[in-house]
Amino acid sequence: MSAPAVVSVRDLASHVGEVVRVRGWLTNRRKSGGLQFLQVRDGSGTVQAVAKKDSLDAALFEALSGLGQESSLIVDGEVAADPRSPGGVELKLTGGQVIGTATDFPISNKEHSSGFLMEHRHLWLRSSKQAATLRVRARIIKSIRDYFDSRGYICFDAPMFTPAACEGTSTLFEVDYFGEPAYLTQSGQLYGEAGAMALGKIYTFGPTFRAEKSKTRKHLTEFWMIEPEIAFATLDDVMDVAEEFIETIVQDVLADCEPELTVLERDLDKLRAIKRPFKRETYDESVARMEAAGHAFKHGDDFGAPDEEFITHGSDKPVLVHRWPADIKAFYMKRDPADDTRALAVDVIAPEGYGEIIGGSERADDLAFLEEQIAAHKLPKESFEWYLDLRRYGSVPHGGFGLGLERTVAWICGTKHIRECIPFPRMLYKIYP
RNA sequence: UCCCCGGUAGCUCAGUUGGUUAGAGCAUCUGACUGUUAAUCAGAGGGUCGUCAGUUCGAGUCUGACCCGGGGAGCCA
Repeated sequence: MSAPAVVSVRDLASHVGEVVRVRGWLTNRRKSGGLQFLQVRDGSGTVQAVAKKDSLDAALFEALSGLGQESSLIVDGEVAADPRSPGGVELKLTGGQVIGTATDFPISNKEHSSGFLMEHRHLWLRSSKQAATLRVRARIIKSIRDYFDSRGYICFDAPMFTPAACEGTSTLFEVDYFGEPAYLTQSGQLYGEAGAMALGKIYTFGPTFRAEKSKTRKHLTEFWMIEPEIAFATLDDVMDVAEEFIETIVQDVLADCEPELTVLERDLDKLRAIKRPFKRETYDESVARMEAAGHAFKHGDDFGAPDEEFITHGSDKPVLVHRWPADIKAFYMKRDPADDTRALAVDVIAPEGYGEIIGGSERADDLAFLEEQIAAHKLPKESFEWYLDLRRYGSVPHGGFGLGLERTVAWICGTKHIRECIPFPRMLYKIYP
């Protein structure tokens, strides 16, 4: 007799009445005399398998009764709809095989501290909320690629090793590059600009590294960023793309990941509300709102976490804040022709306290201005000669933005800490496992 | 880097003004139970109280230094 067909737990409901095979790991077991209820997880979901002593091979029944949490096993059984079973269907066991035993799995169904879970990240990934978060992450990545690929953008990979900073040198990881200092990239943007001059519309997507001594729920030292760059785009064009892009990602996830969002206990109505248009206001308008409400803030400063919360308070959508004071923004941003003290920059601030998920701008396209800025920021001009070439040879208005992937995942999943939004987070002083 | 909080069983924690043999729940192990839902019930094993030094007749408890973890700030996506 041939082995039953292997079926994913997620698909079991369409196999009621059939004898199938499930391969996975034991998450929990309850015994009641001659009955065993085995919770079997296969990565797509968890199903209850029922073993009856009087209808199963005695040796197998005995072997199952000694299995510890996270032992791996193959189980064969008839799929039966049963309201008594969590999930609605269960497997009435007819056979099976223990593959790998496990004893004293460190992560139980009870509470653990985040420090303990982080030390066991490689095992924590098996728990339902972590797995659901990473499934949503994967869906977001697909949505990001689909959005740009379907609109004529070319995927353009920027290098990880770079000779110099693009936004200041204090937060770079230095590496030894054949005896010369090099740095891990903190943004692919400058290279993306070269790509836009070659291909029209591009996006970079890859890991970026920042040696900031940040110890907050919103920071990683290694995080993934998606950075579109568009030739001939103005700041308004950039904001239009950012809005449509965010709406598309959120609605894609809603359409495809409702089971995961339910596991994560996410309020779906909050995500359904993410539809254009979003609120747009200038930095000065934001500050005026803060002042009118008595919210303490020094005009000219960048927004801190409480300020970002204020900006989106009472709004269920992201808010776009544009035209920032130029001296708190990067050297490559274009000045507002209507006010030289303002940069044509935009930050997109996510609702519910998730903070800035996008930073973008129209780029400075004038050679002389950029040379001034590089000098004013005390950047090594020789490292930027290639970048200045982009202005020497057919410079055009252009712009783009960077979206932080993990912050976006955290917001959409409703995850409090960004460390759960990447398989193996890299944080201040933390690089294991 | 700065500010707060913490470190006691595998995990999560309690531990009185310093005082006999440091406790609980969960987990583990043994036993009972043929429909459990974080099953339940009975029993058992399990500790260098973060490290070092100090105060004291006596330190899990008080003091100092250091190590590790958590939360927040600044900075950023």
